[in-house]
Amino acid sequence: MTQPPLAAKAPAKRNEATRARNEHIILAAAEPIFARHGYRGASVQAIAEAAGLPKSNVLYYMGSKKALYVRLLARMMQRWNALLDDISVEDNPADVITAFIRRKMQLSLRHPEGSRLFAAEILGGAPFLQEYLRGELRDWVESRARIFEQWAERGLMDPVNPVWLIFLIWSSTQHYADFEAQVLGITGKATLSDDDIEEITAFLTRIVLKGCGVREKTI
Amino acid sequence: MTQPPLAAKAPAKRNEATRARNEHIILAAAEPIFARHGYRGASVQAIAEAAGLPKSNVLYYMGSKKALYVRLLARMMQRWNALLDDISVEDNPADVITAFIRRKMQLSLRHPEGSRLFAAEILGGAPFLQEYLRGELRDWVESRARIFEQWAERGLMDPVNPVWLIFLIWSSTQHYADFEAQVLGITGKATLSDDDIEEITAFLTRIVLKGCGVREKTI
DNA sequence: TCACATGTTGACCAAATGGTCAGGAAGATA
DNA sequence: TATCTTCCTGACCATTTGGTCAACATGTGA
Repeated sequence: MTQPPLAAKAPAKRNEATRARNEHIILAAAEPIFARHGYRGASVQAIAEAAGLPKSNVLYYMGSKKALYVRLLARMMQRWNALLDDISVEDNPADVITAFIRRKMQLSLRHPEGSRLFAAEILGGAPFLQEYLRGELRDWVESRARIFEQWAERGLMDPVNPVWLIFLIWSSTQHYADFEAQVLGITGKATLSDDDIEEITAFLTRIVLKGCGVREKTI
Repeated sequence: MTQPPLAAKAPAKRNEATRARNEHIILAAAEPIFARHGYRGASVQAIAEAAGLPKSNVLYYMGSKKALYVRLLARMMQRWNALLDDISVEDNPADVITAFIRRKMQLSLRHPEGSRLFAAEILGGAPFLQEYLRGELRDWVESRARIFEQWAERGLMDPVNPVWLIFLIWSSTQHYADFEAQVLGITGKATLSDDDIEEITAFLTRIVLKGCGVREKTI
């Protein structure tokens, strides 16, 4: 039984900058490696080299390989949650769906490594994300689904299964990050230009809106 | 310089059955492991255990980990190619697209492990499939794309970018195999029933046909 | 029966794996 | 200056990695 320090640790705020900087470097180096090789396939040594730090230093800041991986996943889930904003039955379906597709597309392309990290995790059976999928995310999907159904009841769109619709939007947008290698190989491009992105976004929006029979603004 | 056997090896056909049987066992055991963990993350030891064979025996039949992996990829590409059947401008767009979606969906769900294997390979930057993507598959896409364009010219469907359309069909069908963990987690199901599959297929077909303004049979 | 190819496997190897730890460097507070 | 905390890292460890090999088993054809 060691006596806890009475005065606590007042000078807790110390060299925070160093820690923040190094953690950022490590996370940035680790994300593409986990994305590319999966959890098992990634090695701490490779991450350390990419970060330009000794392996011991990576372990010092992150504790363990697993902790590092979980942290990356959590960061990506945060980004995900940020775009799960609230919508209401009163909103215009066309606007909401358009914005949803656009945001999802931007998320995928702004964080392709994170997107692939997430994909690799799901591909592997989502060992670390079961809880999130069956909890938070599921609730979100259900609530959106109910709104889609209400829109259908009001005749604002066709009565399609809203869950399949959400999956359609997810998969078709995610594809351009996760399957980037395939997309570039087939199109023969080195990268997708901003114009390409814009075109794809417009294409997907158009297909979904028209395909679901979403009425254009009636006002 | 060793003299090559003159009589060649007439009795080459030997215990073929044993080889065929064991190779099949090994391939079946390896596919889900590579799919789940990627190339690097999979271990020969784990594959051997899943196959119920000693590691040495796996190496004996497959030569090396890489050779085993490439063989699995090749097998999956063969399945892929099998559904890339020929279509012509004279065909009915609605029929072709409907059949395409259905077949792609069946492929994904009949071989989910193979589908995930493929996905993991692409996620990792397609190190072993570059050639296939930039060659065979690219040609296939281009030729289909030209037909879609001709259909559009004839007023049989909207003039959408056919490549994006093909990607849309690929991604939205593939999703149910690759992201199975997510789909099941969110829907709360243990597996997707045949009815679910049928419903999803109908949903996707409907959205795509309607979204692209494909005319129903005019005859 | 013999001969020869194929099948089978435990022992073994160098390299890489994730992780620990002792000990020193550096910066802040007093 | 002395003291404390955080930072940093090379040496080290047990385990696992893909792969080799020699020895033996099995089956087939003559």
